[in-house]
Amino acid sequence: MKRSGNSTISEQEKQINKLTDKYMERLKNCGFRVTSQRKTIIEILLKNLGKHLNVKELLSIAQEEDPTIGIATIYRTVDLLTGLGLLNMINLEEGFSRFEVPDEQMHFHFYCKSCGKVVHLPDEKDKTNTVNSWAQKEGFRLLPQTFELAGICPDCIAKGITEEDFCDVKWPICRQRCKKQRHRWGHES
Amino acid sequence: MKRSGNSTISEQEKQINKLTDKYMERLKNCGFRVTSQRKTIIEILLKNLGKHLNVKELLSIAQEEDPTIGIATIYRTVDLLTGLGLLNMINLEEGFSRFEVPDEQMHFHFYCKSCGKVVHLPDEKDKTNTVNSWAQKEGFRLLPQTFELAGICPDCIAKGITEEDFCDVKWPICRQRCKKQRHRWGHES
DNA sequence: TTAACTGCAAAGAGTTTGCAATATC
DNA sequence: GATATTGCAAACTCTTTGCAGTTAA
Repeated sequence: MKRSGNSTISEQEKQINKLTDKYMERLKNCGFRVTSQRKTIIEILLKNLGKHLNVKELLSIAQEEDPTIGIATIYRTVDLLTGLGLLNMINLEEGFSRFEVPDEQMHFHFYCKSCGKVVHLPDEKDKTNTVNSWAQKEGFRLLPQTFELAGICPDCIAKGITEEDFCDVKWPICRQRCKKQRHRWGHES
Repeated sequence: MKRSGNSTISEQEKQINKLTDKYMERLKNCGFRVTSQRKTIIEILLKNLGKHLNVKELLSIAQEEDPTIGIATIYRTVDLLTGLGLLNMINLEEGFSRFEVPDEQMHFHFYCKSCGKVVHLPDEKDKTNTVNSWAQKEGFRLLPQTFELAGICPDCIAKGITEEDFCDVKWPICRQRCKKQRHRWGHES
């Protein structure tokens, strides 16, 4: 599973290597050093576009490649990349952060407060333009980022869950009534 | 400073009491108990509309009224209110949460990544409609919530700070280069 | 009276940091 | 060679939780 049967590297791998180099060059230009750890972490992020990895996941994948890598390095690297605008921090109210390599446009996640499902909204380019125009009107310039829209998904709506029902639903919306369920939500897309 | 010179309660105070009662009734209807601590916390939230209090701040204000109130009660109460949809959680990537009483529409904060300023965008009703239409198109129903748009404010733009400059700005965008500044950003609005 | 709620203190989880060793420039 | 970076472990901060006592219904 580590590589395709074909021993030559695929187009996709080439693309990732190229992008990784671009990131490393950006770091260098900013006065930071190019280290194998940083390269590993950036490669993982690029290989997992759309996966929204958290620090634990990043660490565990990174350690497959380099077992000596420490969690502090992961934190310091995502902190650095986020600070430089090369990485978006995602907050899903889980008690920790996830990270996503941004492209030139913004991203719009929808996540269901009832079942925890997370999906990307379509036409992100149009939506990006809209949000940018809001900011521009006030003189603000927006940075690439990811927005989290919280609500109820079609499946849960179909199950009869509504905003007005919140008091009766209790689970899992009211955490106090069902503490055990809090961290069981899977995370996809 | 505790009350106006006039010893009768003001219209505003009446309004807050009325709203507090409404909240307490909502709790009761949902099967939760009406306690003095919950009442105190809700009152504080209603008196500080637009302030985006965090747990520490809530605790300190609550203890002026009731010195025995504990931080666990604050956490449990905001958790409960948030779960019931009576309170919005706000994440500004500070390492902790802030809270805001939502009205029927959504809120749009802009915060400057360079200086930390936070402001509300205008025409929130229109923007709410727009975002709602995005969700509706996919069959999602959005809940009242607060969005955080990160970028660069006019003042910082005027200072010559741009997205492309991030590498050169270093402060306070790149935390690693200026750790001491991290938690110095004031929070207004 | 009974079950929900509170305060406390301890535990948990995520994140940050000081420092000696190491790697980059 | 100078200094940025790393790994480790300890420290820190925010948040949650078990429990005994208290309070609302």
